[in-house]
Amino acid sequence: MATKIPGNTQSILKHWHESVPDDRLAHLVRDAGRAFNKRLQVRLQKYNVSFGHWTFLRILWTSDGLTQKELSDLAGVMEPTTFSAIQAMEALGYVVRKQKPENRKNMYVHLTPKGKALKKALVPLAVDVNHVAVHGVSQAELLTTRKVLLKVIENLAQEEAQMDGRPSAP
Amino acid sequence: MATKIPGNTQSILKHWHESVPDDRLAHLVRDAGRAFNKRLQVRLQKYNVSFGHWTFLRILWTSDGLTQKELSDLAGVMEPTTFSAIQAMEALGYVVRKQKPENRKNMYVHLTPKGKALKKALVPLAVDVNHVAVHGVSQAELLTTRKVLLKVIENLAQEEAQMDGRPSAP
DNA sequence: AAATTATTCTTAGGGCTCTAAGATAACGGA
DNA sequence: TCCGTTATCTTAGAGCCCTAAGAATAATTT
Repeated sequence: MATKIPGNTQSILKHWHESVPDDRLAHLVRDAGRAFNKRLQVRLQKYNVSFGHWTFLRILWTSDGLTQKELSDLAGVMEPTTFSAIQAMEALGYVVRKQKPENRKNMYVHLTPKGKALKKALVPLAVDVNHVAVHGVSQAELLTTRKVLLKVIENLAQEEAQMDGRPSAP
Repeated sequence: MATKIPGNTQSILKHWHESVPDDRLAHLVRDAGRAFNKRLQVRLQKYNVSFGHWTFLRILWTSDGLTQKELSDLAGVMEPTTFSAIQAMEALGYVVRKQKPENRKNMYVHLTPKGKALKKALVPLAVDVNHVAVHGVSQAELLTTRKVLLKVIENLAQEEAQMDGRPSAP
């Protein structure tokens, strides 16, 4: 455990003060996302929680007892990813997987007290990263940014819904 | 080659119309980044170019003949990542790696005609994704969003420069 | 000039996420 | 009711990116 943190936010910064290509929003978003991840990871590291585990913990803190399939959908990852993450988290004692007699196909994932307890320690870390990130940004600008990002996600999701699953023909 | 595209932008969308936690900017940025990546990947797929390769091609189109170290810095990845990507791209005939007599340590990466030719086909794909993404967003909002994202990247990079490399002591 | 230090490339191995395919259980129509 | 279809979990294997460490070369110090 306690792996080191990826890349180097410094060098990411560097090239943003130079080139300004025509697909810069995508790049800005990607780079900002990577920076967010890194800063959160260094914080989580001290608690021996990986970024992947945090993703699922975060969901479970809000809605405990979901199935792996439901977790996958909410986290936006495929089932095998959830499977191995939850398996690892069970080994760490953060969650327990249970089956119900009514449905022996679904695996219901429940937080252990240990898993629940992490919330108090970890949520402030994420809030802190956000706080650092938006320093010097006005509320109005933030509001606009959130609105635009949501719109971008919607636009791209819509395209996926329409375009996917056909090589070329109209 | 021609691997399928990750996750599912639809399900990513879903939870954004419900919960609104206090670290939502980070999440919006991350999810938008993933959506951007996916939409670009489906486009690149038709040209048998992976997202990782596109990252390096994009840099090389602008500045051919960089060393692997320089490429790593610009791409924001570690040297081994660059190494294996460039190795694969050399096998595909997109780049050639050369050494200079003055410096036999550095490996200079040069585009082949084939690698250069991809630019005409691939750059429009990235531009198109951006175009789809910002549909219905005003220029002013876009400007603000870019400004905010750049500020966020700077804030987080600054924290990295200050805080990293010490477990806890002040 | 020789020895030490730093840089760059490379190798080895691990984590996370994906696709593909298998196993098992639930569902639904004939 | 039975059988085929569908859904969920699981296994297997590949790709990308990382860290750690090794090798070769360049730069620096003494």
